[in-house]
Amino acid sequence: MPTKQKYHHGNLREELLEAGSLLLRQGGAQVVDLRSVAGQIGVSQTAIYRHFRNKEALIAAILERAFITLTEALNQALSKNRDRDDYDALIAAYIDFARGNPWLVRTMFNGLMVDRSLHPDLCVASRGLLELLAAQATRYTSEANAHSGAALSWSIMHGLATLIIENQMPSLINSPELISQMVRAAAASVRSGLAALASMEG
Amino acid sequence: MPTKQKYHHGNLREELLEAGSLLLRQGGAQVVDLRSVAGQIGVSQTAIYRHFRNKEALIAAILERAFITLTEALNQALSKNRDRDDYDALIAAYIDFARGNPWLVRTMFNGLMVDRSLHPDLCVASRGLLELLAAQATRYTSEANAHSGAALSWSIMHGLATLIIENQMPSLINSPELISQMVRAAAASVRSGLAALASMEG
DNA sequence: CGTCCATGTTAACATTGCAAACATCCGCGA
DNA sequence: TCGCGGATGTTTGCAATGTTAACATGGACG
Repeated sequence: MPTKQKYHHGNLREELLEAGSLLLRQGGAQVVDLRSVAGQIGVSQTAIYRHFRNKEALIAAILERAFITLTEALNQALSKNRDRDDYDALIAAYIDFARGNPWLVRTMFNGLMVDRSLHPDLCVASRGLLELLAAQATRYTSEANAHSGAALSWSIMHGLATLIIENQMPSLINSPELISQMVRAAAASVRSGLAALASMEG
Repeated sequence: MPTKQKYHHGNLREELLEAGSLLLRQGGAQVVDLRSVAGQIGVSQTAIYRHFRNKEALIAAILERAFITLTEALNQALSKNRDRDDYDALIAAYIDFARGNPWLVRTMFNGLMVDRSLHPDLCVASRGLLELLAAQATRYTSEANAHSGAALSWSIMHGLATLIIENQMPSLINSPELISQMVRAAAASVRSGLAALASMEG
């Protein structure tokens, strides 16, 4: 007999997150079928409700981790590329993440599946991302413009990533050179946007 | 007797689009209940399937029109503000549209509900938007960089609009002054991004 | 005037999120 | 050691909703 089928699983929440994340990354929230998630672990469908209030809460928990992972990736991109231009490294890392996890990114940044106001932990995680960007922005603009600067830099890198994963730039797809060119232009764009912010009385 | 209840409606497709759009704008694709849409017009649920292959096709048709409307709005913003900075006008108009139709914008730009590759008309409409931006970009960079320039400018304005409608910038919300300041910074950002593109051998 | 087909209806099915009632078992105190 | 309580998991079933199949209607056109 392979594994002793304990009635009490012992690690269910974790495995639910793992299985759910797998499905989410394959096809978005619609593909996260609670019966599939549970079945894949060998547990009954409704066991999920002992660990998550509902499907939305499960998705939210998965997204929370995704935000943390992304934030970490960006942090590493910064520390591993001390010589490289910082925004260049940030944007490239962001795009890498998006291309590797398009469904994750799609789900993270639209209020469709998850009402963030109902999931404080998710808010904290997503704010962590913006705080990283704010901290970075203060290197190029004033403390007072940290939020605006973070918004601006996120806008640019997220917009670029979105266009790429949604295939909206036919000419760019699968051309690493063109992409890295776009990344450099975006980085320049970010920095001058920050400069513009700094030059305003604000 | 009010209206003669004709068996053949005569204008159903149009009214389905209208009713669907209303629901979509209220709460996104999940709120677009086919029974509601049909019921609101006084027609049976499955009548929809005589005009649209499935729900996704209905949504896609609604989004197609939304893309056209948005593109038109941007065009008008350009022509009505000849004196004003052009990217400033574009970005402001884009943000206005997004704030007025948050659910529309959310649904337009994520591949969650609609697989664009299955809806050529939608692709055409969305490409129209990027072409407008490309045409605008060529005023500041070379023809060769039109696509990249369009991508960059769209990234910036869409990112900004997204942050605003998703309430991700607490400090900015409901402060027209701060928003217009961000818009100006974004416009500056766009233009220097385009300049950066132009300065690359591309 | 009759036939065809686009358009609309009725009935029913499959999926899926979710809740209620029940089952099991681990931990803890007497 | 015994037993009990609560946390964890199961069974059953419902309600919402997208979709299909089979049928009905009536306008256009010969």
